[in-house]
Order: sequence, then structure tokens, then C-alpha cells
Amino acid sequence: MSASDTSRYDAQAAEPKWQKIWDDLGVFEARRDESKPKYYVLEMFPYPSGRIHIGHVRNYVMGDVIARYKMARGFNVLHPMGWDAFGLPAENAAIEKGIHPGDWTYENIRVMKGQLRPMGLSLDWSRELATCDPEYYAQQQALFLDMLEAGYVTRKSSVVNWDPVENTVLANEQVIDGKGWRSGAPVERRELTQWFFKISDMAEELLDAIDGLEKWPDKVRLMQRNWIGKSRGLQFPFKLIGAPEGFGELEVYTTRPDTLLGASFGAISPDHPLAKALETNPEVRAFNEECRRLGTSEEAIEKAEKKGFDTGVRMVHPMDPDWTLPVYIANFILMDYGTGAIFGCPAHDQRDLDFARKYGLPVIDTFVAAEGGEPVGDEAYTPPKTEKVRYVKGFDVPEIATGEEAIDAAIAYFEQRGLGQGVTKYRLRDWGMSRQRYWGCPIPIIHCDRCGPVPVPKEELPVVLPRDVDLGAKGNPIALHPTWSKVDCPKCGAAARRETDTMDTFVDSSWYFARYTAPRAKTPTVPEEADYWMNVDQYIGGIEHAILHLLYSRFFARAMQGTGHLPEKAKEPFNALFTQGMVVHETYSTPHPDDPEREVWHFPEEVTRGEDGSVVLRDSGRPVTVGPVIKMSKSKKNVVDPDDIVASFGADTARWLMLSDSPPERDVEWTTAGVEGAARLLQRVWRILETALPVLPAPGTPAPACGDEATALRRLAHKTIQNVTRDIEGFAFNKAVAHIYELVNALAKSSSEAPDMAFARREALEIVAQMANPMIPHFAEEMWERLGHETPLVQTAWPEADLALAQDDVIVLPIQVNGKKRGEISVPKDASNEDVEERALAQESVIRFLEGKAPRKVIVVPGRIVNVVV
RNA sequence: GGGAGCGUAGCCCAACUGGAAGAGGCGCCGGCCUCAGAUGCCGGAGGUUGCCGGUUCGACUCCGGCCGCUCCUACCA
Repeated sequence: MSASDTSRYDAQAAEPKWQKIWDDLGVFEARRDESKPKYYVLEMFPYPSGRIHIGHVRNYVMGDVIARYKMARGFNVLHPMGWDAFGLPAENAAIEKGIHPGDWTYENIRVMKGQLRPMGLSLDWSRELATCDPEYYAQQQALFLDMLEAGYVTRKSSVVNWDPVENTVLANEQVIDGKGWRSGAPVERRELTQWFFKISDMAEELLDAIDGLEKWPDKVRLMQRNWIGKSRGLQFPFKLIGAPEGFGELEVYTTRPDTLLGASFGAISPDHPLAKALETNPEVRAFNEECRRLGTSEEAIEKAEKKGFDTGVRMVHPMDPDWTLPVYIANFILMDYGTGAIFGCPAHDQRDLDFARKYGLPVIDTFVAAEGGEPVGDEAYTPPKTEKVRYVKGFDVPEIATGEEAIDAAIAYFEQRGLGQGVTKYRLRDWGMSRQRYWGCPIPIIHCDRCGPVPVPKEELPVVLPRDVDLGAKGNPIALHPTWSKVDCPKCGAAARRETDTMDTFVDSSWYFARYTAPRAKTPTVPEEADYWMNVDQYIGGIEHAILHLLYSRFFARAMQGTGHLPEKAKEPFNALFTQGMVVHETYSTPHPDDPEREVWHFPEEVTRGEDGSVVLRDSGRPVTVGPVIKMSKSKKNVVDPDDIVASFGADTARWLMLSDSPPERDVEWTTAGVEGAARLLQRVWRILETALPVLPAPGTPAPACGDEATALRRLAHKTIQNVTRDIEGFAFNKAVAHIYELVNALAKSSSEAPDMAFARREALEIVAQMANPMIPHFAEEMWERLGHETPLVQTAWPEADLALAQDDVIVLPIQVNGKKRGEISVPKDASNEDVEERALAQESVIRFLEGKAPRKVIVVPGRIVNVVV
């Protein structure tokens, strides 16, 4: 193909050309400009795992559509990008491949940036940051110190997964069936003193503020509410009989005090002080140790078979001194929630019922259904608290009452008698942020035997990670470093030790959005910049971050406001949130050669379908196990990267494909079916353009008088502006794509060279270019240039639809008889309901289906439908 | 175990949130173009809206119960 051949669109030439033009114009470099409204669009930044995959691209292309659209709407747009660069995979790579985590991470960033740049995203790369860079984490350490001083940080004990062979703490994902993933040794729960952010102090505030997050998806708001888990309940003690010294009472918390007369046992967590005190009994010790082998994840604990151990201790029912109940240690009671001790009421809690059946404990109904209630059998009776039920063993409450009423009555009863008190509790726990790992932000603290934990003076920041560590060693690599931790106490000058824990990587991602407003500053933020750019107007990311990342970021924004690093308005940092669906794919595995219990994962490109349809490895032909369709992730290798498509068809084709078909919020199973279709669209539009060019009027020619055909094309073009605008605003990119197709299809059918048609075709082509610009910007710019425009689209305003032109004057209404379509009528769009009814009843087909009967009712839905009911 | 979501043509999905089951794309079939293929153009078929029940003049849409799949579950990010 020669350079002057315009019969085909040449993405390989056009894409670098336009990227250079945009770069030279500096249009994506955000500068403060008080004369324009600002718009901050942000996609969740990636973990540099090695290569960009389709899931990333989908995320960033969506953000790019919004960014480019807002630019055309006259906003001063900030659209930055960076790297969530600390984390466990870098350490694993170091062990497996002998590469330093830092080298591995920076190489990944280089590769992934190299993959992203050709996508033509409107990113301000001058603000790029990496959380593993001392420039970033120095400011994170400064923030930590300010938060410590302001009382947002505390130190206390918590449980971790301990691998006794590796001498190391394991992440939940490193615990497989209760065993360490490398050592295979049974995992233990062990207590360590760790640093915490006091997020639970903010539970009420974070809960209340959810109401104000109107542009967040309801499902995310609901998930956050449930996670915070506010509950009102009763806390009170049981007197104990036969307990070790110092354990005269057992404090329990219950959200259902109305079921107290249905109690049949007490249960405590294996981590409860009483359970530990009882470990002098070897059987108790053995039971507790078995429980501790479950690891720390909520999922594992709850999924495990419910087991209990009768301690022999008994507790006295507070309402009847002669009534005593056995106290069990139970593997499903969490020490972190409530008081770590409960009373079990089998009739009204399924877990308690299963437990009671297993250990032969009584099941006592306290209430039954208000009408025809039967005693509990195999299923616990747990109606909503708002439902009226009949209390058969209630106290201080009418026989028929709702759960809520009875709970309030029970709390009042206990408070009046001084037996206990109503308390509000939250499921939300403090955020444990200490990690016994290498590749993270060092916690800037020095431990002195005399002064305790002492903050590192700010002028000595950053506390830089040591580079020379032995990651293969058993234990925390930083703690094992021979010299790094040895320092003098900043307060008293005595020999002291640095804190060797690093921060949870969620800390890094909890404030990066604020750092983007002044990424090179020598302070965490800069007031003028934060004032101008905050908040994030549109945040875009995966639904998998609906709880933790977003909740932690909300906490951080408040703490940063409290320490003077963010303005008041940034307390809720994300004005609008869009959660895009995940790109999912099958997984492929074969048994590990050394250990058939384990699996080796394979990339989709490594497998192929055999002749009989079975899935085999491409090189060896070994059979492959096809696993479930799950989120693309490096660890399972079910990733597809965009390079092949970009190399064969160009970035715009990949972008178009990503935006077509699937609604953005829905998960998509990745398939390359449709690539050719996406590429075809570009060529098709190009051909339409090149065919039309010789007959089109000059740019800016005013509209001539238009005949029916030209008016119809113009109407569709202006409707397309309305539709695409609405669809982009509503994140319905798949619908925007469909509307562009519709206009292109109409253009393809127009070949008339009459002046009015030539005008309408130019107008429609320009609108196609402008509507498609946020999605396939290189192609759109090239079109725009061929159409004779000198100012690039990136600096061109979004068009306004001509409302008068976009409206239909006549609409077609379907007519139903008894809900079934029997005919249709055409009426003026502003026809009255009476008119419509009259015309509908005059319809031949309607008369026929009425069979002489008089209509009982006629329902006219303006602009929609007419239903005649007989 | 708990929390959240999804399910429409062979496939991806629309259906203005209660108003004609079909906008758009992929694939498939037929025709045209071509020496042939690719590209392209024109046309077409395809349905118990996961299942059962309820509300309604009218249900893909709302309610209840099942089935299947996905995400989160506090040390994966």
C-alpha cells in the first residue's frame, strides 16, 4: 500500500501520528486553570504484575471515554495514572526467579507502560507515580506520623497465620486447606503486637456518610453498610460455676436478647481468655490448637464443620438462679466480634440449632409464627425483626409483638435491674496495617527499651527499605538484616531498633488519588492543588474493591482532612463511582509433576482444543483440566493481553471491541470473536467517507432546504447526538456503540449527490467522527482531518443536537386487546389521550377482536401503547 | 457459612425501569461481485426471557421460592 492510498484506513500509521500530535500539543497535561470547571477522572491504578491484560484495558478505555468526552464538554480534565507497586507477588518472584523485588517491579512497570502508551489514552503521564518509589512512600511515612500524633493510630495485639516451618506470617491466600503453601506444615494462629488504624472509631461517621454518596452504585453502598454492620444489642454477664480463678463471670453480647429464655448453652471463642485459662487441661489445649489450625480468614472459619468442646464450666441463667447452662468452646465464635462469647439459642439461629442437634442440647422456642406457629424442627425460625410473632417464652413484652419491640423491652428490662446494658456495636474492626514482609512501606518508628515506640523525626524521612536482604531466609527478611534496624533512639540516644514491619499495601492505595494532585511535592499534598482538583469527580474500578479499598480510602480522606492534608470538601473523596464488571476467563491446569495434589496453571495461549474437542497443551498434547470462569489474574494465568489485537488491527479496534456489546458494569467472558467485526466497522466508515468526500460541500457550509430523504438522515444524525450523549453520561458505552452503528448503516444507504443530501451526509459524517472520538480517537481524528478540519477533535467542542430536528412529529402506537397486540395506529406526537382512544377503537382489527362487546376499560399510555380490556 | 450481583436468539447484548420480545454486533444460511479467494454489498432464519408460583388490563422488568454462575469475606490486589 502506498502512502497516498486512501482506500483503506491505516491504523499503524495514523495511531502514532495522532499520539505525537496530542503529545506535542500537551493537551493531556493537566494545569490548574481557574477559568474552567475542572473534572478529575480516575481509574483504579494497576498492580504491576507483569503485563497489561484485557481487564486493565477495559477499565482504562472506559475512563478514557469519560475523560475525552468531558474535555469536549469544556472541562479542564485531570486523568492521571500510576502503579500500586508494593506487594507480595514481587517477593514471590524474587524467590522463584532470583530477581530483586524492586528490579522485578520496575521492569514490569516499564513493560506495562510500553503496552499502555500505544492505546492512545488521554493520560497525564507527567503525574505518574509508583507507590514503591521513596518519593511516594516518604510522604506516606510523613502522613503516618501525623496520623499517629493525631490519634488515628494505635498498637495492639492481633492474630496472624503462622507457618512454624518457614518462621513467617502467611497471607490468607498462602494458606491452603489449613497448611502453608510452601512448607505444607499446618498453620497456627499466633498473636503479634501490631499497628492499627483506628477505623472503628469512625464507624458511625463512615456509615452515616454513605447516605450522601448519591452517585455511587446502591449495591456498593449496601455492601459497605453491611460491612460496617451496626447493631444494637444487650451486653450482660453470666455468673460462672467451676471456672478458673479470676473468671467469676462471662460477659456476652447478643443482638437477640428477646430469645434469652430459649438459651441452652454458652459458647466462647478458642481465643477467649477463659478458653486459654482452661488450657491446663490437655484436651482443651488440643481442641484449641485444632481450632487455631483453621487460620484467620472468616471464610475458612465459617465454612468449617461446627465443633464445640464442653469445658465442664457452667453458667447461671440471669433470670433463674437454678438454671445453669454448659459452656462450650466453639470453633465458629470470633474473638474479634462482640465479647467473643455468646449464649446459644437453637430455636432461632441455624448455627446454634445445628450445634444443639450435634451435642444433644435442648431446643426451646421463645416465639412462634403469629398464626399457626409450630415448634422448631430441623430449621431455626428466624423471621425478619419487623414481623409480628407470638412470644411463648418472652419477658416483659405482649404476647404478639415484633422482634424489634421484644428486643427493646428486653434491653430495658436488663437496664432497669442493673443486669446489663444496651450497646451499639459494629462489625467493623480496626484496620491492622502491620505486615511482616519486605516489599512494603517501612513503618517509621524506632523501638527504644526506655522510651517505647518513638516516631522517626520527619527530617530523617524517608526510612528507606534496605536493598540487600535475603528473601529466601526463614522469617521476616528485614528483621534478619544484620545492621538495618540498629539505630539510636531519637529521644534518649540509647541503642534502639527500627520497626521492621512494613505497611499493608492498602495504605498505599488509600491516598494516591490525593497525591496525584501534587505528585512531586515535598509534602503529602499541596493546599492550592488539592483545593482545585479534589474531589475525584468520577472514580472507575472493579466491583472487587467495593468494600475494603473504598472504605479505607474514605477513612484516609477523613484522617487526612483531620491532619490538614486535605480540604473539608474532600472528606468523601469520590463524588461518583462506577464499578465495571470483571473480564473473566476459563482457567487451565495440569497436575504438578512433583506433587499431584498441587496444580500448575497455564496461559490460554498455551492450550488448544484437540480433535476430539478435549483441551490439551499446545506443545506436549497433555490433557488440561478446564477450571471455572473467573476474574483474570496473573496467579491463575487466565489472562489475555491486548498486544496481539493491537499489533494486527490497532488500538482503536481493541478499544471499540472492548466497548461494544457488553454493558460496562457486567462481567464479560473474554473472547476474540468480534475482532474482525470491530476492525470492519472502521474500514466501512472509512470507505463511506472516501466515497462521499468528492461530493461533500466545504466545512461550515450552511444547511440548504432539505427534502424528505435529507431531513430523515439529519434527524437520525441529531438523534444520534442525543442518544450517544445520554449513553456516555450513563456509562452505557455498548448502547452508544449501537447508536453509532445505526447512523453508519443509514449513511451507507445514502449515495445521492443532490446538494441537500451532500450536506446531510457531511453533517452525519462529522457527527460520526465526533461521537466516536472518545472511543476510537485516532480514527476519529483522521476522519475529521479528511473532512477538512484544521483544529483537531481533541480541541473541538462536543456538538449540540438540534432538538427541533431530532423530534418525530408522528408516532406509531401499538394497540392491544386484552394485552395482546392486535394492530397499530399512527398519531401526531402530541395527540390527546381522548383522540388516541377514539382512533384506536375505530381500528378495524380492534373492532374485529372486540366481537361486538363493549370495552370495559381503555388504557392509553401516552407515546407508548393502547390496551383495550374487554 | 455470611454479604453482594448476574441469567433474553448458537454467542455478546437492547428493550426508554410495568407497555409491540429486538436497536446493534458476532456467528450461521442464501444471493450478488470475482477466474478464484479475501474484502465488500443485499437478504434471511433463529425464542417457553434459567425454573415454579404470585401481583397487574399488561411482567424480561415488581414480589416469594428454587436452580446455575461470579465477586467480596479484613494478610491477593
